[in-house]
Amino acid sequence: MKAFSALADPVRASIVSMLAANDMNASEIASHFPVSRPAVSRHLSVLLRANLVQVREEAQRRVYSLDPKGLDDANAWIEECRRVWNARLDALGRHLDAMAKRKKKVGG
Amino acid sequence: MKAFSALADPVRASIVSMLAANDMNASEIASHFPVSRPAVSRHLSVLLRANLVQVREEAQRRVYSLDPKGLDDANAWIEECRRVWNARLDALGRHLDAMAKRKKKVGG
DNA sequence: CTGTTACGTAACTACAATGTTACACATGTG
DNA sequence: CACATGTGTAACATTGTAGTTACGTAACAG
Repeated sequence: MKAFSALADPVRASIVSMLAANDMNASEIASHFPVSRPAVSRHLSVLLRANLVQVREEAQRRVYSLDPKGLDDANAWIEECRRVWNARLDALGRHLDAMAKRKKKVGG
Repeated sequence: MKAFSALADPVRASIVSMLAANDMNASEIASHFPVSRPAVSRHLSVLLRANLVQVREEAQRRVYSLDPKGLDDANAWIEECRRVWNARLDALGRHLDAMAKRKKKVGG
Protein backbone atom coordinates (compact mmCIF):
# COMPACT_ATOMS: atom_id res chain seq x y z
CA MET A 1 0.00 0.00 0.00
CA LYS A 2 1.68 3.16 -1.27
CA ALA A 3 -0.37 5.43 1.02
CA PHE A 4 0.87 3.69 4.18
CA SER A 5 4.55 4.00 3.34
CA ALA A 6 3.96 7.63 2.37
CA LEU A 7 2.24 8.36 5.69
CA ALA A 8 4.87 6.43 7.65
CA ASP A 9 7.17 9.45 7.68
CA PRO A 10 6.16 11.99 10.35
CA VAL A 11 7.00 14.98 8.15
CA ARG A 12 4.82 13.66 5.35
CA ALA A 13 1.93 12.84 7.70
CA SER A 14 2.12 16.40 9.07
CA ILE A 15 2.11 17.84 5.58
CA VAL A 16 -1.09 15.93 4.79
CA SER A 17 -2.70 17.20 8.00
CA MET A 18 -1.72 20.76 7.20
CA LEU A 19 -3.01 20.55 3.65
CA ALA A 20 -6.34 19.22 4.87
CA ALA A 21 -6.77 22.58 6.59
CA ASN A 22 -5.22 24.89 3.98
CA ASP A 23 -3.67 24.82 0.52
CA MET A 24 -0.04 25.93 0.61
CA ASN A 25 2.88 26.40 -1.74
CA ALA A 26 6.13 24.49 -1.36
CA SER A 27 8.15 27.11 0.52
CA GLU A 28 5.30 27.79 2.89
CA ILE A 29 5.09 24.07 3.71
CA ALA A 30 8.85 23.84 4.20
CA SER A 31 8.82 26.77 6.62
CA HIS A 32 6.87 24.62 9.09
CA PHE A 33 9.58 21.96 9.36
CA PRO A 34 13.19 21.94 10.51
CA VAL A 35 14.37 20.52 7.20
CA SER A 36 15.54 22.10 3.97
CA ARG A 37 13.23 22.95 1.10
CA PRO A 38 14.73 20.29 -1.18
CA ALA A 39 13.93 17.65 1.44
CA VAL A 40 10.33 18.84 1.60
CA SER A 41 10.18 18.88 -2.20
CA ARG A 42 11.07 15.18 -2.21
CA HIS A 43 8.46 14.45 0.46
CA LEU A 44 5.89 16.17 -1.73
CA SER A 45 6.89 13.96 -4.66
CA VAL A 46 6.26 10.89 -2.54
CA LEU A 47 2.87 12.21 -1.46
CA LEU A 48 1.96 12.97 -5.08
CA ARG A 49 2.82 9.44 -6.16
CA ALA A 50 0.61 8.10 -3.36
CA ASN A 51 -2.29 10.33 -4.47
CA LEU A 52 -2.30 11.99 -1.07
CA VAL A 53 -1.74 15.50 -2.43
CA GLN A 54 -2.41 17.37 -5.66
CA VAL A 55 -0.55 20.32 -7.10
CA ARG A 56 -1.56 23.23 -9.30
CA GLU A 57 0.78 25.80 -10.82
CA GLU A 58 0.15 29.46 -10.13
CA ALA A 59 2.78 31.54 -11.90
CA GLN A 60 6.10 30.49 -10.42
CA ARG A 61 4.40 28.94 -7.37
CA ARG A 62 3.30 25.35 -7.03
CA VAL A 63 0.30 25.21 -4.73
CA TYR A 64 -0.33 21.88 -3.01
CA SER A 65 -3.67 20.64 -1.74
CA LEU A 66 -5.03 17.45 -0.24
CA ASP A 67 -6.05 14.64 -2.58
CA PRO A 68 -8.72 12.53 -0.89
CA LYS A 69 -8.02 9.56 -3.16
CA GLY A 70 -4.94 8.44 -1.23
CA LEU A 71 -6.87 8.57 2.03
CA ASP A 72 -9.67 6.58 0.41
CA ASP A 73 -7.21 3.89 -0.68
CA ALA A 74 -5.78 3.56 2.82
CA ASN A 75 -9.22 3.52 4.34
CA ALA A 76 -10.42 0.85 1.92
CA TRP A 77 -7.56 -1.46 2.91
CA ILE A 78 -8.29 -1.01 6.61
CA GLU A 79 -12.01 -1.54 6.11
CA GLU A 80 -11.43 -4.74 4.15
CA CYS A 81 -9.33 -6.09 7.03
CA ARG A 82 -12.01 -5.20 9.49
CA ARG A 83 -14.70 -6.71 7.26
CA VAL A 84 -12.91 -10.08 7.17
CA TRP A 85 -12.26 -9.94 10.90
CA ASN A 86 -15.90 -9.15 11.72
CA ALA A 87 -17.14 -11.86 9.37
CA ARG A 88 -15.10 -14.33 11.42
CA LEU A 89 -16.51 -13.06 14.69
CA ASP A 90 -20.03 -13.29 13.30
CA ALA A 91 -19.44 -16.83 12.06
CA LEU A 92 -18.09 -17.78 15.47
CA GLY A 93 -21.15 -16.29 17.12
CA ARG A 94 -23.50 -18.21 14.85
CA HIS A 95 -21.55 -21.39 15.45
CA LEU A 96 -21.78 -21.00 19.22
CA ASP A 97 -25.51 -20.30 18.92
CA ALA A 98 -26.01 -23.46 16.88
CA MET A 99 -24.02 -25.49 19.41
CA ALA A 100 -26.09 -24.12 22.27
CA LYS A 101 -29.34 -24.91 20.46
CA ARG A 102 -28.19 -28.44 19.64
CA LYS A 103 -27.05 -29.12 23.16
CA LYS A 104 -30.43 -27.95 24.45
CA LYS A 105 -32.26 -30.28 22.03
CA VAL A 106 -30.08 -33.28 22.84
CA GLY A 107 -30.11 -32.57 26.55
CA GLY A 108 -33.85 -31.91 26.80
CA MET B 1 1.65 7.24 13.51
CA LYS B 2 3.10 3.89 14.51
CA ALA B 3 0.43 1.93 12.64
CA PHE B 4 1.32 3.54 9.30
CA SER B 5 5.01 2.77 9.50
CA ALA B 6 4.14 -0.78 10.57
CA LEU B 7 1.81 -1.24 7.61
CA ALA B 8 4.28 0.38 5.22
CA ASP B 9 6.16 -2.90 4.83
CA PRO B 10 4.40 -5.26 2.39
CA VAL B 11 5.23 -8.36 4.43
CA ARG B 12 3.72 -6.81 7.56
CA ALA B 13 0.61 -5.63 5.72
CA SER B 14 0.12 -9.16 4.36
CA ILE B 15 0.52 -10.62 7.83
CA VAL B 16 -2.24 -8.36 9.12
CA SER B 17 -4.53 -9.38 6.24
CA MET B 18 -3.85 -13.04 6.89
CA LEU B 19 -4.49 -12.74 10.60
CA ALA B 20 -7.81 -10.99 9.93
CA ALA B 21 -8.94 -14.25 8.34
CA ASN B 22 -7.24 -16.76 10.68
CA ASP B 23 -5.16 -16.92 13.82
CA MET B 24 -1.76 -18.45 13.15
CA ASN B 25 1.43 -19.32 14.97
CA ALA B 26 4.79 -17.83 14.06
CA SER B 27 6.14 -20.65 11.88
CA GLU B 28 2.89 -20.94 10.03
CA ILE B 29 3.00 -17.22 9.24
CA ALA B 30 6.61 -17.44 8.12
CA SER B 31 5.83 -20.32 5.76
CA HIS B 32 3.75 -17.93 3.64
CA PHE B 33 6.67 -15.62 2.88
CA PRO B 34 10.00 -16.04 1.12
CA VAL B 35 11.90 -14.80 4.16
CA SER B 36 13.42 -16.54 7.16
CA ARG B 37 11.55 -17.14 10.40
CA PRO B 38 13.73 -14.70 12.35
CA ALA B 39 12.82 -11.96 9.88
CA VAL B 40 9.13 -12.70 10.35
CA SER B 41 9.63 -12.75 14.11
CA ARG B 42 10.94 -9.21 13.93
CA HIS B 43 8.02 -8.13 11.76
CA LEU B 44 5.67 -9.55 14.37
CA SER B 45 7.42 -7.52 17.07
CA VAL B 46 6.82 -4.36 15.06
CA LEU B 47 3.15 -5.24 14.58
CA LEU B 48 2.78 -5.94 18.31
CA ARG B 49 4.25 -2.54 19.20
CA ALA B 50 1.79 -0.90 16.81
CA ASN B 51 -1.15 -2.77 18.39
CA LEU B 52 -1.95 -4.37 15.06
CA VAL B 53 -1.60 -7.95 16.34
CA GLN B 54 -1.94 -9.76 19.64
CA VAL B 55 -0.25 -12.94 20.78
CA ARG B 56 -1.25 -15.74 23.14
CA GLU B 57 0.94 -18.59 24.29
CA GLU B 58 -0.24 -22.13 23.74
CA ALA B 59 2.33 -24.60 25.06
CA GLN B 60 5.47 -23.96 23.00
CA ARG B 61 3.51 -22.15 20.28
CA ARG B 62 2.85 -18.43 20.10
CA VAL B 63 -0.44 -17.86 18.33
CA TYR B 64 -0.93 -14.47 16.74
CA SER B 65 -4.25 -12.81 16.03
CA LEU B 66 -5.43 -9.44 14.74
CA ASP B 67 -5.68 -6.58 17.21
CA PRO B 68 -8.32 -4.12 15.97
CA LYS B 69 -6.87 -1.29 18.06
CA GLY B 70 -4.05 -0.54 15.62
CA LEU B 71 -6.51 -0.39 12.75
CA ASP B 72 -8.71 1.91 14.80
CA ASP B 73 -5.78 4.26 15.43
CA ALA B 74 -4.94 4.44 11.75
CA ASN B 75 -8.57 4.93 10.83
CA ALA B 76 -9.00 7.71 13.38
CA TRP B 77 -6.09 9.66 11.89
CA ILE B 78 -7.47 9.33 8.39
CA GLU B 79 -10.96 10.30 9.49
CA GLU B 80 -9.69 13.39 11.27
CA CYS B 81 -7.96 14.52 8.08
CA ARG B 82 -11.09 13.97 6.11
CA ARG B 83 -13.17 15.78 8.72
CA VAL B 84 -10.99 18.90 8.48
CA TRP B 85 -11.01 18.71 4.69
CA ASN B 86 -14.79 18.38 4.50
CA ALA B 87 -15.30 21.20 6.97
CA ARG B 88 -13.35 23.42 4.58
CA LEU B 89 -15.42 22.34 1.61
CA ASP B 90 -18.61 23.00 3.55
CA ALA B 91 -17.39 26.44 4.60
CA LEU B 92 -16.51 27.21 1.00
CA GLY B 93 -19.96 26.08 -0.11
CA ARG B 94 -21.66 28.29 2.46
CA HIS B 95 -19.46 31.20 1.47
CA LEU B 96 -20.37 30.82 -2.19
CA ASP B 97 -24.04 30.58 -1.29
CA ALA B 98 -23.81 33.78 0.73
CA MET B 99 -22.02 35.52 -2.12
CA ALA B 100 -24.67 34.41 -4.60
CA LYS B 101 -27.47 35.60 -2.32
CA ARG B 102 -25.77 38.95 -1.79
CA LYS B 103 -25.15 39.47 -5.49
CA LYS B 104 -28.80 38.71 -6.17
CA LYS B 105 -29.90 41.24 -3.57
CA VAL B 106 -27.54 43.96 -4.78
CA GLY B 107 -28.28 43.27 -8.43
CA GLY B 108 -32.06 42.97 -8.02
C1' DC C 1 18.00 -36.98 30.67
C1' DT C 2 18.22 -36.53 25.51
C1' DG C 3 16.31 -35.00 21.43
C1' DT C 4 12.91 -32.36 18.72
C1' DT C 5 9.90 -28.50 17.93
C1' DA C 6 8.86 -23.64 18.17
C1' DC C 7 10.51 -19.11 19.00
C1' DG C 8 13.00 -14.96 19.95
C1' DT C 9 17.50 -12.33 20.08
C1' DA C 10 22.31 -11.00 18.76
C1' DA C 11 25.67 -9.76 15.39
C1' DC C 12 26.43 -8.46 10.97
C1' DT C 13 25.63 -7.25 5.92
C1' DA C 14 23.18 -4.89 2.20
C1' DC C 15 20.07 -1.72 0.42
C1' DA C 16 16.69 1.98 0.94
C1' DA C 17 15.35 6.32 2.82
C1' DT C 18 16.34 11.04 4.36
C1' DG C 19 18.94 15.06 4.75
C1' DT C 20 22.32 18.54 2.88
C1' DT C 21 24.57 21.59 -0.54
C1' DA C 22 25.07 23.01 -5.25
C1' DC C 23 22.83 23.81 -9.46
C1' DA C 24 19.42 24.39 -13.26
C1' DC C 25 15.16 26.44 -14.88
C1' DA C 26 10.95 29.03 -15.22
C1' DT C 27 8.35 33.19 -14.00
C1' DG C 28 7.83 37.91 -12.75
C1' DT C 29 10.21 42.84 -12.15
C1' DG C 30 12.66 47.02 -13.21
C1' DC D 1 18.55 42.13 -20.46
C1' DA D 2 19.87 41.64 -15.48
C1' DC D 3 18.14 40.03 -11.17
C1' DA D 4 15.17 38.19 -7.55
C1' DT D 5 11.80 34.57 -6.35
C1' DG D 6 10.05 29.87 -6.18
C1' DT D 7 10.98 25.04 -7.11
C1' DG D 8 12.67 20.68 -8.58
C1' DT D 9 16.83 17.62 -9.46
C1' DA D 10 21.62 15.74 -8.96
C1' DA D 11 25.31 14.08 -6.19
C1' DC D 12 26.74 12.65 -2.01
C1' DA D 13 26.93 11.47 3.16
C1' DT D 14 24.50 9.33 6.93
C1' DT D 15 21.16 6.69 9.14
C1' DG D 16 17.42 3.14 9.22
C1' DT D 17 15.48 -0.98 7.94
C1' DA D 18 15.17 -5.70 6.46
C1' DG D 19 17.41 -9.82 5.62
C1' DT D 20 20.65 -13.78 6.96
C1' DT D 21 23.12 -17.12 9.97
C1' DA D 22 24.26 -18.58 14.56
C1' DC D 23 22.75 -19.23 19.08
C1' DG D 24 19.97 -19.51 23.52
C1' DT D 25 15.67 -20.93 25.81
C1' DA D 26 11.07 -23.08 26.84
C1' DA D 27 7.86 -26.84 26.12
C1' DC D 28 6.77 -31.49 25.03
C1' DA D 29 8.09 -36.75 23.68
C1' DG D 30 10.55 -40.79 24.46
